[in-house]
Amino acid sequence: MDVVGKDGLDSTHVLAFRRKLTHWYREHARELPWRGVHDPYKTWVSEVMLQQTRVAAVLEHYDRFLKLFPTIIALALAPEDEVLAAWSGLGYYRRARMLHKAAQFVVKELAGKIPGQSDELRKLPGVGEYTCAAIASIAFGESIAVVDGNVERVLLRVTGRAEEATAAGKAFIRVQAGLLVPHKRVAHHSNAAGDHNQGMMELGATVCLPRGPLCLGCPVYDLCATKGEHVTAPKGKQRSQTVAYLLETRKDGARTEVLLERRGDESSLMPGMLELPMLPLDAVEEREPILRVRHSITNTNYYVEIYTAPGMGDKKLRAAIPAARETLSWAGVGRLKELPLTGLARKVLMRMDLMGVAGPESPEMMRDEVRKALRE
DNA sequence: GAGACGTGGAC
DNA sequence: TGTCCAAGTCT
Repeated sequence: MDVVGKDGLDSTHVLAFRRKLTHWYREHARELPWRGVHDPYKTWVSEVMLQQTRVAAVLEHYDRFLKLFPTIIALALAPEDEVLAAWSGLGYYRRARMLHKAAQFVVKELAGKIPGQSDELRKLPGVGEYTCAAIASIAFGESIAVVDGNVERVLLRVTGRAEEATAAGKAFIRVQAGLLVPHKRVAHHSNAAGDHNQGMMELGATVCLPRGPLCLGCPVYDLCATKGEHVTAPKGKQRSQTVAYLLETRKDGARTEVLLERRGDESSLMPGMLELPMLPLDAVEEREPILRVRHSITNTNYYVEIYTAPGMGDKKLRAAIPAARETLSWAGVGRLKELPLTGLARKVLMRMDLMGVAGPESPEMMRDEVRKALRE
């Protein structure tokens, strides 16, 4: 078999590629909780969570999210803050808001029935070109190709085409992916298109790695034009910044509370979510933080310092956080995990062992807890 | 079409 | 206290 040329896959390549990939996927697919599931709602949740997010991070949220919101109706009926609380730590919180909105739309306007076709799915908020194809193929067996970062990398390497961020470059990849996806269901209990798409992504995620691809384990090595790394475009520069936050606790009888601050609704970054009160750097000069953590946001590495509440007579730190600021509120540590905390706040509170307290026993109790917390 | 939008793990 | 980046979408 000849390797694939610059013009892309021919019909011989297509048949061989499909066969090899499908066989490999059957043998090597990771066991993940959203695989082998026949509920379009669950497929949808998993696909949204997986957008630009590592499998390991999704594994920490997927089961709990579905326990809290087992059906699209449960999700549609939940208050937004509960949805955000369940999403806390996953990042890109707009995804959670859009998923919530879309669930409400499906329940209200479509009688709770998730559309079974990619072009209808595409109209839902938060469902773009990739996600509509993923849900349609995986949950409904539609013959439509997904193109995500994995698929693009695999196809660039297989064809030897140089990476270009142009409409023509994107179109080439889309065409190649479309040639490869199987045309229709072969049998009742199989899903050729869905399995093929997942196989393409699995190959990119576990074998055709961005750096140091494991070519010796690749099922389509024979066809591959490059058999190795393709040239990747240089990325933007990273920046670093130091920031400081206050960790202040108080006792209210047997209950421990921590001071939190709510971000403004107009904030572009994580609006309405809860974090620790920020301290100006000049207020903490020459002090020693009780904790240092790194927290990266897109292109910035934040070197975060956490300071405890000031002692008696310490005017400077105290003055840095006006007690009257109306965005401030005290939260009992027992219900922290039910609040829409930013990932950083969550990380710090976990690190300081303030979130290890046992939570509510059941989803119902948890919802009651959240409602109570949000009323205050 | 470029920029905004989170996070944590790997090296 | 450096850099990259993961199953994208929206504006």
